Amino acid sequence: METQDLKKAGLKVTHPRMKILEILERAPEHHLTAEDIYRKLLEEGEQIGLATIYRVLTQFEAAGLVNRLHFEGGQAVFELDRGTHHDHMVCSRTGRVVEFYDEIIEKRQQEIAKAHGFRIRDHSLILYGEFIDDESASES
Amino acid sequence: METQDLKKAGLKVTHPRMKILEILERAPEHHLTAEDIYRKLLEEGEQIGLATIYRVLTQFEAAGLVNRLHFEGGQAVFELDRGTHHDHMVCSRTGRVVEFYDEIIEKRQQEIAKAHGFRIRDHSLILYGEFIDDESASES
DNA sequence: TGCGATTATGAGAAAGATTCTCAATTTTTT
DNA sequence: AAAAAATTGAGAATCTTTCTCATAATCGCA
Repeated sequence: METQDLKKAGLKVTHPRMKILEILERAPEHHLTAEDIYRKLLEEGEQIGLATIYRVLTQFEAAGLVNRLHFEGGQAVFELDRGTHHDHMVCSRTGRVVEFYDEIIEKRQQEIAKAHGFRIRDHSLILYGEFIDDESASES
Repeated sequence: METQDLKKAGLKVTHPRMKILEILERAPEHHLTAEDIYRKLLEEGEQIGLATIYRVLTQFEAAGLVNRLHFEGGQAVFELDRGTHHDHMVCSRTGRVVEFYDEIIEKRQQEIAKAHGFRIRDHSLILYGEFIDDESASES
């Protein structure tokens, strides 16, 4: 079923592209850097060059298959686009990322944009902080 | 009056720090990359190394004097912290940045965080798109 | 099903942004 | 004004991402 996604996106079905899609689909964290993907592939014996990973991710982004997010730290993270828009909460202690969606915020953004004569193409809302549950998990 | 800011922040009053603060205060754009600051200083005959600029900006950030923002494009931009929090709207055509603040969004963020057991330390909301007024200004 | 044209990949070089190193300079203290 | 402490500048180093180009894989068609 992944091959369909690639074809629909107008991309040829190649081994690297399939494998990268697979990794993104299986990743429990859902948010991976290009390096993360590179290492995960290596662990599975797939020796795919970093350059290819960046290239493919950029193509996936253009095709709407993945989103590129700019968290603090300058390193881009990628997530599979599962069709439903959402924003992010990032735990600075554990790196855990939680997604959320809020109708009220979405609506306000549109209203604010309108008031400023601005047409929103995309937006990024990220909350940085800590999950109180993770409090105990102290790491040296 | 700038020297006060530096002293209050526990930073020694040095020539580069003063000049960088000045540039940030005077910049009509309000949002500058380290390079921008470097070039503006050069134009004024101040030959301050890029390394110093990054170092000082990082110190200013730690002291709460400036904010570092991660727009699309991987290059960090810096703005003077004028005490009032705000979010950003970035025009992808002209690069124009407009600040806004919305009580409702701020409140919702807190509510959402609370519901998730999350303590917000900081947040970043950026709207990407175009200003309709800027529409005519086409650039090849 | 195999060939050829086209497109993708891999490795390393290159580019861009940011940080580090360390000797020389400036600030602050005395 | 001199000594101690902190800061700066220049370039090297690092990190992330993109580019180049020769080799390899994919797809359409015979």
